[in-house]
Amino acid sequence: MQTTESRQPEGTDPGPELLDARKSAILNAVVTEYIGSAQPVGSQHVVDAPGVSVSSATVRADMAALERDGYLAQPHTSAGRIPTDKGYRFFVDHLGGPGPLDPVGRQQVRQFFDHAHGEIEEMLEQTSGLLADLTDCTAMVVGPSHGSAAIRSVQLVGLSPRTALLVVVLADGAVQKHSIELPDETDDERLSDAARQLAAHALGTAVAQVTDTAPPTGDPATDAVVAAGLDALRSLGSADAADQLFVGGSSRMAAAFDAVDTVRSVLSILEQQLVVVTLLRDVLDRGLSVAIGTEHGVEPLASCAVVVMPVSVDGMEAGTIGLLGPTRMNYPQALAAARVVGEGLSRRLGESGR
Amino acid sequence: MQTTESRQPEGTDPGPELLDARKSAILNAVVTEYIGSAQPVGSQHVVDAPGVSVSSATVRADMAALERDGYLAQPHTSAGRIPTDKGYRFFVDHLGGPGPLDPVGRQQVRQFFDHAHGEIEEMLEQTSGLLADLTDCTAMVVGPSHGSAAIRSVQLVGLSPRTALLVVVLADGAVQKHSIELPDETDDERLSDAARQLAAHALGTAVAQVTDTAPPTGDPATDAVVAAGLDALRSLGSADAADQLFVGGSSRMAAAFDAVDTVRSVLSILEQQLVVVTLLRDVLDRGLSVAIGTEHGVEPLASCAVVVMPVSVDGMEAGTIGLLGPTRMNYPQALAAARVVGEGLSRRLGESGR
DNA sequence: GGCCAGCACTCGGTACAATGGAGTGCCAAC
DNA sequence: GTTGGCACTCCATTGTACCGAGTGCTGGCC
Repeated sequence: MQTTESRQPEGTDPGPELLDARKSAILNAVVTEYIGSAQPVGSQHVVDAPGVSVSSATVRADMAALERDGYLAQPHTSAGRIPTDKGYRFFVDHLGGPGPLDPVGRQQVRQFFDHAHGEIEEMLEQTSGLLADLTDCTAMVVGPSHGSAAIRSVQLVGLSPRTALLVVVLADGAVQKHSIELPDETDDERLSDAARQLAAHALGTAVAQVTDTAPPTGDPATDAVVAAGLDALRSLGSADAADQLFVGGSSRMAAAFDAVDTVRSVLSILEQQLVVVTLLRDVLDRGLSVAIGTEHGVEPLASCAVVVMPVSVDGMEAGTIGLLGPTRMNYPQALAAARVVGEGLSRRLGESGR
Repeated sequence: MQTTESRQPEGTDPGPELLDARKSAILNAVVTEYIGSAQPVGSQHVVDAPGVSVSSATVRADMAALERDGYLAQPHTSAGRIPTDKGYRFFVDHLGGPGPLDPVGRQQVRQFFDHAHGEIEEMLEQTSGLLADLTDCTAMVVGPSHGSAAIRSVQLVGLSPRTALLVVVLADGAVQKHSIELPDETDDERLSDAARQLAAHALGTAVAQVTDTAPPTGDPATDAVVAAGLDALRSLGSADAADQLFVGGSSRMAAAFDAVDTVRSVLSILEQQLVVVTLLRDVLDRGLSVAIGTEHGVEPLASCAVVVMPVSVDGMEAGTIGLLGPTRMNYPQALAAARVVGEGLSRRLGESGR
């Protein structure tokens, strides 16, 4: 909705934003107010925001300019202004870092990680709940990818004469399994032999790097089992990814929008784990920590914003934290929560990995 | 909303329903129509339903009677009638069994189970998606409880000098793990010893029945590890339950209601896995296959109905299927889908358990 | 006695006009 | 460049009228 005489055509953002101090303050005020009230903001409401010590008339003029430049929009004439995605973007870019979390939330996080127990998956699941509570957004937590963790143990367990289960334990404590159809009836003896063979071949390397063939043992029947095991191993390497996603607080999306249609389409995206993981990965790869509106490519999430935060342990990438909310989400709060929880998670993962 | 002269006080249902054939047909017609249209049903719309060959005036009289008896309700005077929970209950009780699934769905189910592959958890997850697709409801699938499956393998894998992972494989192909803090630095040798000890003690019995003590080995350090392992084993037995729940199609709840508040509260229930599992268990224990409105005790789901279907393998209980929808859900379809999918699942679980 | 055509009545939903108010854009004056 | 003032716009609310779907009732008919 640009007017024709707009100086700065949509999309061709000439690097760092160039808004004078007052316009910037006004934009900030509008965004802040709108985040709180979800109502279009009029010039009067902005007048006594810090950095804006001018009359409403002047504010109006500036707001008109901000609208021309695409930072604000008007639902209709004679209504207040609403931030556009570009407006939110400016706001976020000029926050000056994620700021601190409020003391209550801080306390909550500390308490959580002090008392966190149990297996890693369980903890990640709970972490997503915590994040959702803190931010009133839907939280996504992606656990460490196991692709690069070394194999610590390989075992074959017979379940029936012709099926066995390959159980792989990784150095990071993850356990993966895959069932195997055996070519012939195979006794436990032969399974152990094959497992030993697999272990000798794969122990210490990452699942993703297991090579395709193992040296023959001399016994063709055992070799067949080993081959089946390798197949299974490889399929473990390729699977991965999505099953490490934990989504918490998806009910919050229902509170965020009043159009039930929007809720439905957002929820249905959240059900597609692969899409979610890809989205987070993508945003992260582009070096963003916030993706607003259509900045991420996922159509049905056009009225949402995503906050992402990588989690690393010893410099290694160990997971991702994501927050999903309406574009008018509370960015400072969300960023703060993501940071604090990310740090806690990072510390925690570091400990248990030791 | 009973009038005072109602003959049949709420709640004291005198056994089998006693509605004459026409009233019953009218009630059926109203329910069917309302399920389809979600609009109050007037006497005119019912007039040419099978079993109702009377004029609208007579239908009106009967509808008034049905309302007095609590089967129907009127949103306001001069609107059509809506079924009450009691009305749905009657409808469901007189369906005469779950009827057949439509051919398309049938085909879909067959195809699904023919091509189902991968680990059981993955399959259950996908099954929930299938059910949601078939019924347009939210689907819940509870996997077999591992409490009674025999332990097939016990292993201890060292992750660091003072932590180890207990990995237990059950006869049904499930793998469970629990990390252990070791009292002292322990080498792989001793871990294997301890694992052997644990295996000797626990192999073949169910996790839930592992006794508390193991015979001493003579080596106190090994005994300490064994004790820690037993602790972990026991905690596996008690955990269980909720992590076998798979919920699919929760976005469908957003399409089912137009009050965004209702959606939110229903979704937030779905997030509490324990509540969901308990709910299903509870309904099943009461011998119901459908719980309507407040029949299940969960307040926020008062405007929902739940369809449950036990899944058994060789006569043993092996899981539960659940469908959640608005009280005006399509019961025949839901019941049919639950039955067919339940059968498929049952067959499938039977095969892989062999 | 049960059924039905007819009728008066009810009441939600829609359409429409009037009103109030929040907010805007513009302009002349400082 | 800023500001107070002013005319204007347009949404939201309120009130009124009306339509129509649907009801309950009643008197007559089989």
